[in-house]
Amino acid sequence: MQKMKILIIEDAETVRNELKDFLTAYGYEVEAPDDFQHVLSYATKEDIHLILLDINLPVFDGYFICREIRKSSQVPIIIVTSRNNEMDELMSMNLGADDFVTKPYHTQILLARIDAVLKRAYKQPEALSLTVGELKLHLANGTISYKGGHQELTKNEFKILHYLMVKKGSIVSREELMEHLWSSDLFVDDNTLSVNVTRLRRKIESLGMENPIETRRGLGYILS
Amino acid sequence: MQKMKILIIEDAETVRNELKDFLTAYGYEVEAPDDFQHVLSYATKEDIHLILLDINLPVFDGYFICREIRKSSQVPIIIVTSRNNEMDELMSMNLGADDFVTKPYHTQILLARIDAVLKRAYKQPEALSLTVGELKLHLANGTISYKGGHQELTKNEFKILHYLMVKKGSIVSREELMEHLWSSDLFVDDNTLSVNVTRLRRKIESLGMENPIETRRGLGYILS
DNA sequence: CTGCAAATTTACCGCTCCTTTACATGCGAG
DNA sequence: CTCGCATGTAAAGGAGCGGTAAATTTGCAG
Repeated sequence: MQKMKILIIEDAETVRNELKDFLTAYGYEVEAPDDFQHVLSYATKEDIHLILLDINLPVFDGYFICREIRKSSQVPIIIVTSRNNEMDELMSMNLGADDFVTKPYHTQILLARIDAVLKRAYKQPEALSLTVGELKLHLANGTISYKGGHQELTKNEFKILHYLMVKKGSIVSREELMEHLWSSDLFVDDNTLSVNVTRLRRKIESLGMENPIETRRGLGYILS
Repeated sequence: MQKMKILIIEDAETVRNELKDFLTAYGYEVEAPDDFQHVLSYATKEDIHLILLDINLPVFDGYFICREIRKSSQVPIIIVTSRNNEMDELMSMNLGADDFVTKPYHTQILLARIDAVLKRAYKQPEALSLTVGELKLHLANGTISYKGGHQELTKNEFKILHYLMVKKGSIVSREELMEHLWSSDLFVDDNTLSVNVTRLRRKIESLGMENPIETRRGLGYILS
């Protein structure tokens, strides 16, 4: 399995660093930012595979953050809580969280939970690649292949194709894609998306496949 | 979502029956056999969607059963355990179980876990659609289908049909539709609506269906 | 039947949305 | 530093959506 990247959202610096060291030691890549303003932009990054979310945060409530993440991403979330009552458990489950851990926890249990959730989320034998027709997108190294040929994708091309593949069969509005590619506080011309789509189409066509990214004028793009 | 069938593997008859009644009340189909010799044949049945497995069984250990099931099936398994130590949690996770619940548990928590696991395992691409007669409007990709044929709709056509379908059976005035299609500050000729309705009718008829959009002269349109 | 308003239909074409090419910038590897 | 690649911007081109106008049809009232 590819190297998994975990995002830690936790306000206590000591806990954060301990966790980071611990998980790094066990072979995970870890992001542990200390600014909670921009935590959401971290969370929706492509390369985050799991989020460890402390529910007990200052400023934004962890519940709020969880919901916000779920609006735009299905990345697995494990909620860490010190509130040890059932309501929390229930609410956590309804928030779209994948699991939760109650403090204090044994580190080995945390590891087991993480493993389990990751396995669940990314286990499908072909979870390492998505397909449209005979076109394969390899998640591990960001390449596409078609009938023997292959091409490397840039970050943007990957994000676009990945998102469209996940939503295969549904129209994805340009707006939605824009939000997925660029944090909303960054102002990027709408045309830039078009350019990136063109570049992606070029690469796919260079493999001999006819363009699978359909444009629905005024609505968005759709992969079929 | 279809009706889900849960298999309970539990030795204590009272618990078994309580669980069965409880889950049945919440809309699940439940199998709760009392013979543990043949539990494995139950477990691998096609129509079992989830297994609730008590780890603390006589004769066969629950661990053994879990492993056996996993040899031949990927059906989701939730392990129920009263042993409240870490080893159990760890081992359960490594058995291929999808989740576990520690006794004593609150029934609402059990429900939440079951829901979560089922949702993960059987989430479908949700073919959300509205219908009139045999005509289907697919919300995800903005197409209509009728007896195997498909047609793509433009933005306006989609809006019109969608609105009429939502209000199926009642008359929708032209003014109401106009407001729904164009922001009121934009002045669009009344005739434009007629043209768009015509275009929509064309596409529906091209699928071999007779026009379902009835005009009530002086009142509006109605879908029947 | 006649007249008129409402709705349909056809044809046209402008304008928005999207594509595409070319160029500028900037960052990372060596 | 310098080269190369990724990526954003600018500008020109194109295609089809969809609005307009005019002709035609439908339906209702007197």
